[in-house]
Amino acid sequence: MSHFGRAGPPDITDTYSLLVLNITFRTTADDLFPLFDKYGKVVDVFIPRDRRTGDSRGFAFVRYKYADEAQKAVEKLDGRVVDGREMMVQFAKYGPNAERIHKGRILEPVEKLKGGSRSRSPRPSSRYRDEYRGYRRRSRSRSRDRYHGRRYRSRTRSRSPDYHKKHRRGRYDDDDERSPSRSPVRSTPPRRTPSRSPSPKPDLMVLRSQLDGFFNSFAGAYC
DNA sequence: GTTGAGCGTT
Repeated sequence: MSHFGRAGPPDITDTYSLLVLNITFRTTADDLFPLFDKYGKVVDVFIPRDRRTGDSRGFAFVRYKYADEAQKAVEKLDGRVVDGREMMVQFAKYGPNAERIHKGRILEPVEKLKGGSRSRSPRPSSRYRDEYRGYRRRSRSRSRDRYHGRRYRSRTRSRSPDYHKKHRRGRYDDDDERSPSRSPVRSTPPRRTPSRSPSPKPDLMVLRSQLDGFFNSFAGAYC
């Protein structure tokens, strides 16, 4: 988030985006803004965060108003040590909606491809698929997965394998982990075999126990 | 509380 607006991105037209990599997970936009503002007019500083935890994902976007200032910031701040880490500053190659970007500047927003058409853009589907897959791939850091895997393993040692299925976090927390091929609406309920009832009836259980007792006495008499 | 290649929010 930035100081310039809490309701999403501000004016992204005619701005030059820098991608700032390798920053600390504790580094905030407040830390970055004075650094970058020294070299020009900074329009926005944005640090993508994890949707669930709200933690920083370890990189940032800094938008400049003018290209030469952005270029200067790249030269001056690339490799600068901030909070003990060397951050990498470079021009962004993709826009907020995966637009192609040249020198950090959005070339052609997708909406401009069709002149004022109210209908949907003819080809966001494949782009969205790639974007989704990309997001899945970098949704979490690998080592973080490893960490959670270790925790899960230590807990599953004393639990049954389907413990997580019953104790999974409820509703939307695993949004980014479900399959993209899943239909949003479930028109038909999952088919269930009608011949098998999920739990035996009480009298059947009594009958079964009686049968077991009979079998045991029978077996005990002959063995 | 942990992490470390990469491209983005109401």
